[in-house]
Amino acid sequence: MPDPTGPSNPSVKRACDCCHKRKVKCIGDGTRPCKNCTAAGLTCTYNAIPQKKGPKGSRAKVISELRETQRQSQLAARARHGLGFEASQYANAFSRTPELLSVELITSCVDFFFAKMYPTQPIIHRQKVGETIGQMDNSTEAYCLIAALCGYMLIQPNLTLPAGIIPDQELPQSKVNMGQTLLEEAIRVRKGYDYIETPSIWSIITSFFFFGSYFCLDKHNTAWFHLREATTLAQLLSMHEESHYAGDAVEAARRRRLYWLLFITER
DNA sequence: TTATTCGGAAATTAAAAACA
DNA sequence: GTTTTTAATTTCCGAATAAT
Repeated sequence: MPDPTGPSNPSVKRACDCCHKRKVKCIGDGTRPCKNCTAAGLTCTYNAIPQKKGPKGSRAKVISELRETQRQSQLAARARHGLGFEASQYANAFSRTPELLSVELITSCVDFFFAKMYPTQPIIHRQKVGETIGQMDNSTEAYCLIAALCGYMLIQPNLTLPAGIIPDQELPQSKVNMGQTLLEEAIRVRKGYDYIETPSIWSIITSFFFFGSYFCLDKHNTAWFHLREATTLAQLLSMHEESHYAGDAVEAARRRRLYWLLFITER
């Protein structure tokens, strides 16, 4: 429809519902019915509730996310081109922070897990956890599983630790902060290992611990993301097929419990 | 030919960040 | 406090298409 008012005319402060839908200039300057509706024989209404304009949330967050994404992809590209110095920096992005996990901290957290969490989450055997701890030094997956387990336990409100295990232990928030640090460490270090292409039972349990942790921290979107991740990894390991459970009967029973726990939690 | 649709540019608006 | 920057929404231009 040609616009008799011309292109230089300022925009009307509010277009009626029909003109908005039709994407045409609402002629009549707020009068009801507007000229377009009159010409088309339409009921001219202003029922639509306008949305709030302008940015939502923190802009800095969006920008920093974009910067981080670009930084990561640049580092990855340089690493692929074999630039020695940059490549080593890229590797450092996933390197461990050894001072975070002391033997005492691991022991306390594992004890707490088997005392308080195991009854509702019987997904790992105590002996297997011991073996996993033993393999932490030469297995990224083992390290991430233990870091995730400790992080998960540290954010539990009723966990008590022997004195001097973590910095500023007497402060009320220190355990939760330390827990979050460990979760971030596990997620960061795990990125340096291709657990998606070559998943193991450790990968699934680690993702499940991330789910539990972020759920406790009220980060529900992140939590559901990790639960879905755990379920997908279980699918990749064919845990939905009976053939997966051949062999060691005790281990098979534990794996079944893990699979069903994932299945039920996702409902 | 005239009428209608709709992709997307431009204008508008509001919130966050920067500045004084 | 004010100004600037940024991001979200709204208006509606105008090319493409449909109807007559």
